[in-house]
Amino acid sequence: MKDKFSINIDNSINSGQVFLWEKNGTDWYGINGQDILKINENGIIKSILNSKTNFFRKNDNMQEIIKSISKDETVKKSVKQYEGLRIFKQDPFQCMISFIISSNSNIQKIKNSLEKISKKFGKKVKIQNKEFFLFPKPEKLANASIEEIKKCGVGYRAPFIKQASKMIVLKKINFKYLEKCDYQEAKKNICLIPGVGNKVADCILLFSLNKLEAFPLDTWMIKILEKYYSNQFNIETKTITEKQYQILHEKIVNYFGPYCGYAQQFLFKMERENYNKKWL
DNA sequence: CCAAGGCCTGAATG
DNA sequence: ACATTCAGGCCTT
Repeated sequence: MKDKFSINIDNSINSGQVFLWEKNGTDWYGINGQDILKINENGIIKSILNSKTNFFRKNDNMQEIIKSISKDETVKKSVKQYEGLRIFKQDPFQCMISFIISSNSNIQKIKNSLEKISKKFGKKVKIQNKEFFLFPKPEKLANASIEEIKKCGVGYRAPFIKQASKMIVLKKINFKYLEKCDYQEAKKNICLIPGVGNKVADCILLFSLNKLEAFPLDTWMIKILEKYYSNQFNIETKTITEKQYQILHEKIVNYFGPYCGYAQQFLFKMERENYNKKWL
C-alpha cells in the first residue's frame, strides 16, 4: 500500500494549506465546507456526510509532477525529504475566507478565528459521539453584522469577510467557472474580492480551484527565493509591488513549469521545518 | 507606477 | 509581570 507516491497525511495537513483539522488518536478529522472528512491511519479518506469529494486530487500524476518541478537540487531535496506531501482540493468558500483571514496573521491565530466562525455561524453536527461545526454557508456570513463577525477575532478583516461572502451570494464570483477557466482569467476575477490581493488570490487558486501554476509569494517564499534562487530570480526591493509580483510569477512559471504550485508547497514546507515553525 | 503608513489580535520575545 | 515586537497582506494616500 505504501508505494512511492502515497500520501503523507501529517505532512500534507501540516503545510499551511488547511486549518480546521484535528487529530484524534491516529485519525484526522477536518471541516471542509458543508462536509466533515475523516482520514484514518492507513490514509483512507471518508466523507462523513457522504458527499462527493476529490480532496486528495487523486488525478494528479505525482510522478510526472515531481519530474517536472525537479529543476535543481533545492527542490529535489525538499521533494525527497517531504515525499508524500500533496496539495488538497478544498471547499472554495472556506478556502477564500481562510486566506482573507490569513493576511498579516499566523497559523495558530487563523485556526482560532476559523474555529470561532464555525462555532458561531456554522451548523452543529453530532456524529460518532463527537460534536462538529460545519463551515458557515456564504448566506450566513453575508447576512451577519460586522460586529458579530469581529467577535471571532478577525479585526479589520471583518468587513472583507462580509463583502466577500456577499459577492458569492450575488454570484459576482462563480467558483464553478473559476475552476474551469485558465489561471490568468481566474486570478483577475478573484482579485476583485475585497481583502484578496496577489498572495491570497494565489492561495485560493492553488488550494481550491485547481490552478497548479499559482505560486503564492508570501514573506517566506520571498526569503526562500533570495536564499536559494538569487541567480534565477533577483529580488531587489523588500516590498513586492503588484507589477513586480506579476513579473516574478512569470519567471517562476518559466523556471518551474506548469506545476510550480507544487514546488512552492515543498519549498515552503521544508523551510518552515528548518526554522521549527509550528503548524496546527 | 511606487513608497509609506495604518490596520486587529495574541503569541512570542525582551 | 509588563511592554514591545512581529506574524504566511491589503488598501488608501
